[in-house]
Amino acid sequence: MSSKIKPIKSVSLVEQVEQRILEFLKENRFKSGDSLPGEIELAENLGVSRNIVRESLSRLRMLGVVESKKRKGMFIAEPDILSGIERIMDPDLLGEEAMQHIFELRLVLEVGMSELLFIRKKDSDVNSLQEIVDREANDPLCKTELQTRLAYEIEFHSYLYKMSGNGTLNRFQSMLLPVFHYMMQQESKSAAEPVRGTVSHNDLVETLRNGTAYEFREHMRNHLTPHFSKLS
Amino acid sequence: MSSKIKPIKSVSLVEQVEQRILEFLKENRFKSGDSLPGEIELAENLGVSRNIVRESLSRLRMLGVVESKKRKGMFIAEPDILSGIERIMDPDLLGEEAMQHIFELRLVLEVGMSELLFIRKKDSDVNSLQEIVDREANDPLCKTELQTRLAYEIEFHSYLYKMSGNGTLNRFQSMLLPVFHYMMQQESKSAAEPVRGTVSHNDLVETLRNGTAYEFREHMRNHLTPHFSKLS
DNA sequence: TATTTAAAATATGTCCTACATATAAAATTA
DNA sequence: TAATTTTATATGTAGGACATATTTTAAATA
Repeated sequence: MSSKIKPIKSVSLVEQVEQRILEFLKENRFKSGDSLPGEIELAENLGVSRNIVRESLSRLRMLGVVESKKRKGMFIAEPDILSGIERIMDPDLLGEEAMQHIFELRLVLEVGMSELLFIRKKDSDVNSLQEIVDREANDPLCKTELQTRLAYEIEFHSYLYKMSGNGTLNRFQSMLLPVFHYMMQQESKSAAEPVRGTVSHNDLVETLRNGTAYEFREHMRNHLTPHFSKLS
Repeated sequence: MSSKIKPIKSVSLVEQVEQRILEFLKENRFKSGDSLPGEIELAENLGVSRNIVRESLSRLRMLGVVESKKRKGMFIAEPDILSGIERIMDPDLLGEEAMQHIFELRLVLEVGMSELLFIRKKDSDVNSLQEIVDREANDPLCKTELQTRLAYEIEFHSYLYKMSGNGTLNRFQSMLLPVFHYMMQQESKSAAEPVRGTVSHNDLVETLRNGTAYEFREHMRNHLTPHFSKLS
């Protein structure tokens, strides 16, 4: 009858303390480098044991919000947005739905990235890309070995992220690699033949060299067609 | 002379244990719902105190990798990719560089998202968007109040993420909101006049209704021109 | 016997105390 | 004064104790 009775919020003390500390930091405009109250002081003021405070701080340390040195105490650091994600980005840990979301995210990023690439590309970058493509073209294993093709595929696209000049974006993509790898192997298993887009890596480099951001965007979209066509 | 002497890796026990447990879970192919060894057993097998194990598990709990119930013990859950990010996505905590990266990320996402939108858009979605646009057009405050304009801007773009049909993407954007808000206020402070793109929200809705993914992508790129033009 | 009620067992949650360790700061010595 | 040693202090680690919730088991009641 009352199947959706209110679940009393029994958040653990650790979680509460974690939130309180974060609030405390935000409200008081703590800046990178500022030093925090010690663990015992925090524990006393919060009315909990030092253990609880330590677990909370351990979480914040993991996120890069705080750092701590032996005698000096703790101080604020600039948190790393990706440090949390980094630990769990693994096909063995993530669920199917999350994997699908991430794979789609990759497609979105690579199509949308074009503008950044044209703002920040350097000639040396384009040459490096060309070198990758040439190496791929001359590698006899590419014809037979799926793993080899995958490796070149990943190397090429990874370099694009690096070229974006957005460090967060670049690191993010490197974390996604295991997921890409997994998903693309799944794809090549299910699909009988590896459908290839009409735009090759070589075409993309050429566009990057002499084309426009607009053209590159559409070429990339085309290059990724095999993946997009599997969405629903 | 030897200014870059190798810093001996003195990772804390907690961090080591955290890694070991994660490895353990991956290698043994733990699936969602499987139960974990108890804290004391883990502590004994790892040769550390229960405190250390608890701090490590607390981190994993935060990431959603494990859940725990009072007498039942701990079991595997599907980790939430975003739970780590969620806590620190705040202009008061993040550094300038991270904020810039995130802002760029938003631009990349919205341009690249077009394909997903056209695969998953429903008529009701387009109508909802239209409703937002109409409300914006008829709101007299829009002319004078920056905050009001910002609110509509955010409401409109947020709805696009929801339409993408990618829950992770959608949640991600909702976390980015505070950062957007901050960055756009910064923009409107610095720039004397708020440069507007030639493509309006209304145009975007029209394209979504009768256009193609390709057109929408370019219109969105155009709509975001004021932001892109500030990049370097 | 079947059903309800009460007790016991157990794994996590919280608290406490003690000690180890590293290091900044103070005191000592050359 | 400068180099050295000592001391003080905040985090890091350990281990024990009890609280709490919930499953399982046993007991009691109809």
